[in-house]
Amino acid sequence: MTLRKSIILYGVAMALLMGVLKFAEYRFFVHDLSLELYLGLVAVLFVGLGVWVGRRLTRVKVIEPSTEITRDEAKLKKLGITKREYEVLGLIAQGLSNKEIADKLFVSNSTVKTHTSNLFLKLDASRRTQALQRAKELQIIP
Amino acid sequence: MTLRKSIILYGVAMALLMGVLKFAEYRFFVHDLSLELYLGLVAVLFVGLGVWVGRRLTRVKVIEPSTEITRDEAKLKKLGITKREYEVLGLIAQGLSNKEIADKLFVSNSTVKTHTSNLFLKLDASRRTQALQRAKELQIIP
DNA sequence: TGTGAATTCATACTTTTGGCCGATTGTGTT
DNA sequence: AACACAATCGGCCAAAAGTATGAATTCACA
Repeated sequence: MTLRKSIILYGVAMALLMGVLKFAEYRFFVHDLSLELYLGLVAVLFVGLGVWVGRRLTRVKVIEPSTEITRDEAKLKKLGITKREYEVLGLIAQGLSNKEIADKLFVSNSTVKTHTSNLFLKLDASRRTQALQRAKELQIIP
Repeated sequence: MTLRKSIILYGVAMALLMGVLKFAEYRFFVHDLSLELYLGLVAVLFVGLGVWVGRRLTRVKVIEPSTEITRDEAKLKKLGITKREYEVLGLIAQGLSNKEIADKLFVSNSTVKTHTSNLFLKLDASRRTQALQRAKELQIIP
């Protein structure tokens, strides 16, 4: 996709260059415009092209994150973390207390505590802040 | 710094362009090389310049983090967070308990609690997880 | 159909955390 | 010197969080 686009654009650029050259050649016989102007025109055109290519090259880094998202579920299964536990983990990351989490999930405080305890076992943590740190390390939360 | 560099580079580029033009002019009288070759040369040169500029432009995003680091202190002052409090905040983010933080900083548990309490006031939080969330929002911790 | 995992809840207990007081010491500023 | 401020510490109490144990329910799936 990206490669094909690049090739097409390169072709277009080459065609444009040829056009400019032909135009210049034509003008040359007429002895109308100065050479400097042609060169300036070409320069501006290719600076533009260069900027575009440069941006393309650096934009590759932005595409990476999407790969990690798909890996998440695999990581969760490897750690034995269930959906509900992961849900609770997310709410902990948002800074909610057990009570607030319980209210949000329509369960009792006990249930949330059970989930967090299990989370701590699986994440090898003994505090919620530690669990968050571990979860970030394991890249299961942003 | 960056602006000055850009200006210098722009100057160099202009000088280069002038050189190319003079060279082209000279060659023009000799009627040796073709016009297409000059144009091609200029094109290649400015594609290079364009790539460089493009990377500069996109690299702005990469440079931002360092800018934020310098902004960090300004943010901290705006929030009234002291060095010691910020230190404690960092250790909380690493998942340490008050006791562990106290040991690491060679102070008493009371002192750490004082720092965290002040932090909570300044970050408008009432839990350490909430403080972390706020701190991330305010971009004073990664 | 029954088996295991996930989810739910409770109770009791310990540890950690947070809120609210006050107090001392050093440092730099006016 | 007087003052503001950062950093330090302690005590007390209440709330939140974490641990351990046991048990009921639901639900997928073999």
